[in-house]
Amino acid sequence: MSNGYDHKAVEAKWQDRWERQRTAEVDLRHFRGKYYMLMMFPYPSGDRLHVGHGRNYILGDALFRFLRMNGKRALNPMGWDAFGLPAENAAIQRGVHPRDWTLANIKVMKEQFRRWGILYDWSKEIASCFPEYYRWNQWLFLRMLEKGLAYKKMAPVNWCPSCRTVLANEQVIEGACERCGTAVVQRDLEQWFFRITDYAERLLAGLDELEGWPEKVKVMQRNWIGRSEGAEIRFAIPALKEAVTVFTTRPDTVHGATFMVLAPEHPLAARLIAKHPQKAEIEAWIEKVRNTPRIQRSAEETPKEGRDTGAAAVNPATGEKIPIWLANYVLPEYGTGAVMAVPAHDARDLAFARQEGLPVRLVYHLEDRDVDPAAMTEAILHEGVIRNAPPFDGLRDSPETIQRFIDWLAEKGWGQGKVTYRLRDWLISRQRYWGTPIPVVYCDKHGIVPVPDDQLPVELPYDVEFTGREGNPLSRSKEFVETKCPKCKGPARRETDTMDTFVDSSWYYLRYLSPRDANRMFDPEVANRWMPVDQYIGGIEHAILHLLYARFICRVLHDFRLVEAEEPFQNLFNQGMITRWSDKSGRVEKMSKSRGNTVSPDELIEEMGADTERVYTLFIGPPEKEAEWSDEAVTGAHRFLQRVWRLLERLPETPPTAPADAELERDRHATIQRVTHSLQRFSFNTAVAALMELSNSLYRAVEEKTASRLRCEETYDTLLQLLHPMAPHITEELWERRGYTESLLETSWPEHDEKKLRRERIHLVVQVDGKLRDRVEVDAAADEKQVREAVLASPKVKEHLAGRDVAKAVLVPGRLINLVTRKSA
RNA sequence: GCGAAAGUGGCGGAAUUGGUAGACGCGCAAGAUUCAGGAUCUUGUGGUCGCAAGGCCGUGGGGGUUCGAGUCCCCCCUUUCGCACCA
Repeated sequence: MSNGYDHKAVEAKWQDRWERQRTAEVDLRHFRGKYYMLMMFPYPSGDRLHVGHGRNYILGDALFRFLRMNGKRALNPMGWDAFGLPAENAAIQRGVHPRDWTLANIKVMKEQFRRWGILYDWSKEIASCFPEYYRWNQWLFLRMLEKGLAYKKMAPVNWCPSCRTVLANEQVIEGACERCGTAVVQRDLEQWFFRITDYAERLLAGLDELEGWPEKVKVMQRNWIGRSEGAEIRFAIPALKEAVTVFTTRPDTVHGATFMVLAPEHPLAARLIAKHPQKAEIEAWIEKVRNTPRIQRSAEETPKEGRDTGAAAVNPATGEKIPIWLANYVLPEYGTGAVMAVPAHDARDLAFARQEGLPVRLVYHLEDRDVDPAAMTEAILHEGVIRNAPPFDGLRDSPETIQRFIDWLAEKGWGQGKVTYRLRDWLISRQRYWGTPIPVVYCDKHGIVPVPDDQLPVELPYDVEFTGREGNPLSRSKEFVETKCPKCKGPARRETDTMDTFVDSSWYYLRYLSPRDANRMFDPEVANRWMPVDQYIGGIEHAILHLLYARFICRVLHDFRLVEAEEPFQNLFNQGMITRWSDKSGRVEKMSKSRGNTVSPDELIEEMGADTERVYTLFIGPPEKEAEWSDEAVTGAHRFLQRVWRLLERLPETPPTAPADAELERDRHATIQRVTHSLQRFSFNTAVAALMELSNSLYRAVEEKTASRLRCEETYDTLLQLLHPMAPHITEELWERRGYTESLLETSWPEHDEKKLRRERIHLVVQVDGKLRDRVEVDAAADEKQVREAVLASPKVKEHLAGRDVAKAVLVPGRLINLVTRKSA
């Protein structure tokens, strides 16, 4: 039986109205004061909306509407992270141009947002694939090139044979390509980099100021930056009349260095093995190690492999000659690519020493027993006392001891303190078509020549062939490649590498603020008024990559004096994934098309409506946690909305006067307080629960005629207002039917009255020795004496006090009284 | 191995500051309505003993602090996530 709630008609009506109400572009320069910017930058891959069921968009819209009703000037812009691999792969697989494919997906997604009733400010819409946007990527690149923050170098890179492109370390997951899952191999290529390592220290220090970020994300970024303090120590190689420098965090164990290990790629490796009898075998081995994908090489299961160079270095601390080895477990790009091996005090070095029969020498000795270096199976890491290493004998393992060694090494001229980071420079080159062209040309006479600003943008040609053959389609476009040198006008070739799409997303928050500005990247005046972004909502998958790059670029722009903010995002919220049972895999996993466990938003909206989907998505659980989608539980949200709808029809049944008005009024104020507080802390699930309770109370009051018409109507109106951020369509419709002409969004958020929350008589919980025994009704204002009288009069309490005296009574006003007893004398 | 978060009914989950554990919803049960199904409405629903009144037990396990602990402290177990040859 229909109860009159036709969600399809209601939603269509309001979605049309909101679309028509879309005003002309709002000029942000005219606003003064403090504003709120909420943000997302979805990737229009065509699959994205199913993932997590648009949870972040629904959350963002609820927050936006809540802020608006609270009189906050809030901006909810939407743009498209439009470049990227899926579009190009689609072109190859389906013969659609990446641009057409992307624009079609954007259209689909916009339609989806409309059907969810999400209010984006489309006048701020941007898409990174348009020259109006990406020319500023190019402009930024040129400024960074001028400052030495962009540079080109030969580098071993992660190469995905299937996508035929280079991948950043971050895009390699367990040795496989992030996008397609193909095993990644190593190659040496000339690549463009951004010098993010120059900002390592500031990016690390800046994390401490980000109070509005989840601790988890900050920890992940700290680990990624990987700061470690130690020292560089030089070891002489008499045979080569050279020295090799190592980095160590434990300079205090230098006396225990019994051999040295270099990465096979180390620049000195070739000279060290020049006269080795098995030179050819070692060279072949080096080549093998070099070609092992980095991820596989640094996996723990990979066995340690090494070769003795036959050469020796001198341990400066002991004067002893120690052998120099090459081994796969030493990575060329960390530290100096060379380590002093101290097997007695490092687990990896000990394992390698045992494997290869290399000597072990103790620096730190245990006090309670003697350790035989030849037989020890576990390295002594953080205990013991130094012996046989004058002048340090008797010192214990401590930061102070390490500092004394560093001072000593510096004094002797053998080394100095040094801070090293795990963070590498950001490899931005992609050998793909669908991205921002890197704005440089190659001239035989002048080498690398930047494209002058007045020739920007370097536009991506539309007519290229997508064959799937090796190499970048751009490099086969003569029209694009062949150009003139800006300096000598002679023939030159354009760079055909394009930029990583993370460049696009590292500054888009600034472009939102002046999206049509044709003369500059963004308007600094507006940017300084709106930045930093007040609330960023996104998935945890961006914890490192996107969020680190965006912080880096924001700082670069700050250093260019273009924006005051150093940190782009003041508050960050990571919504949890929505999971669902998958028949395909036979377990619960992340919702996605490929896993075949999605709920189609279209079908759900068709059947129950967008408001139901919104309310359920918010009610399913705490938004920061993962949640499992339940098809049955959705009906709970639907039933709730139907009840709210029916309530309007039943309001006329209420009497002009009734006895329990005060009780309903109290509920109304309590709900205002609860919902407001819940929304302020992103606890949408409890906000919905509070509204369900209020609707239940009101339903009961109407049913039993215990509240007056006026009181019920007022409560109902409040219910609609509080529910609006979660279920915008149905609430607007009912609000209009209540006879109001102004939109709910324009009403101001209800405020609760502290006085209305108070009760005259309260139910006080009575405990005897901490156990709940009874509830008594007392005056809210009753003092301890009055409460005690009332409590002692209770038969149940009397029973439990039989044979005992009250030794002490603890009164928590308005809540409970606890009678502590002892045996009667 | 290191780091972080979390363990509450059949299920998803509530419980600002230590103060009535299980709000709200799903599911389930009984009843009402209905030709029937669905929908809707009412009541009940942590375990256990009891005809009942009521008692006892109960927030992963063990200990502690407190008048009072899901919440605070110590130890242990489990799960999830992140990092992992980084010298």
